[in-house]
Amino acid sequence: MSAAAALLRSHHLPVTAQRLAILHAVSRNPHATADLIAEAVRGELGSISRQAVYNALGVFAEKGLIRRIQPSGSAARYEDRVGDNHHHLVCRSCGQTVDVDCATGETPCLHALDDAGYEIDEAEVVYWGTCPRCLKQKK
Amino acid sequence: MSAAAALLRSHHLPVTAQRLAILHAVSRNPHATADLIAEAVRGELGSISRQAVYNALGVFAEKGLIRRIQPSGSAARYEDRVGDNHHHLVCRSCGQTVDVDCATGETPCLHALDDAGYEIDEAEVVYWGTCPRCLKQKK
DNA sequence: GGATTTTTTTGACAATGTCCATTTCTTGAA
DNA sequence: TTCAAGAAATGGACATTGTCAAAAAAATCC
Repeated sequence: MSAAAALLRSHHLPVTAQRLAILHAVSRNPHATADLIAEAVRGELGSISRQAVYNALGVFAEKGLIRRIQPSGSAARYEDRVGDNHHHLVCRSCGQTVDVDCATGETPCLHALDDAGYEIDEAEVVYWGTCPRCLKQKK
Repeated sequence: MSAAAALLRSHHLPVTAQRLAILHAVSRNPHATADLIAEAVRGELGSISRQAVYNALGVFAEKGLIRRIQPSGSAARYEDRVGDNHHHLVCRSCGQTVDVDCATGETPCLHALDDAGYEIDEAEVVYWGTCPRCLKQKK
């Protein structure tokens, strides 16, 4: 039994070919959108429905197997790297996303000063800019 | 001449009834979506096209007259409050958004440790949670 | 193996934006 | 004041991203 299958089982999730392929695709394509993941899975399985991709990604994100990040103006992206504290750097023109560690240490900005009665469960930091390739194209 | 008109002129933007109404609507409806703003403008002008709203909001945001924030799973929202350093607290279930000041001081998390060659122009912090009203409904 | 539960598929639908061509308006200058 | 040029607004089509619901298929548990 593969490690991925074991991971699913440990979260009481039925193991299916689609889910294994989706996990695999997320792992091999960091910061991919649902659409890109569907494409990758099609390369592996032949076909998959859009809904299966959304279902699986939703469940995985909910269980903490993967992390969903939703930069402005772009579709949601998914990544393998969970459980640590890192943020993202997103290119405004092409949407390319890379991981960055935060400048201010271990748990930066994780607590708002005034929570306005909210129950806060996550702080998301996104750096916006232009990636090297797009910078070059502009000039 | 109104202050809003002067503001537009100072940015070399032609002054139109639609733009004035949009500025007004953004100012009176903090964190409103494009759709809500269109509604507000219709209350003032009678009608406006969707495209005019998107155009104006886009230009205003680009020029720094307003700020655009794009929480996950919700449409983009716009606000009047620019030039200061504040973040947002977004309810996962109803999308309600409130301003928060950051816990770590003046310019928190504004510089990534490793910029990966990117030219960074903004750092966006979003706190995710559940608002008091939705908390109550759950129970 | 067989029943039950969950997932996957398929198709329709909704929300948020964008693109394009045409019309209308604003601006700046004669 | 009026005119020409440029910019913005309109209206309609379209793309993307995601959700909903019902039926078919597959996985799990006993």
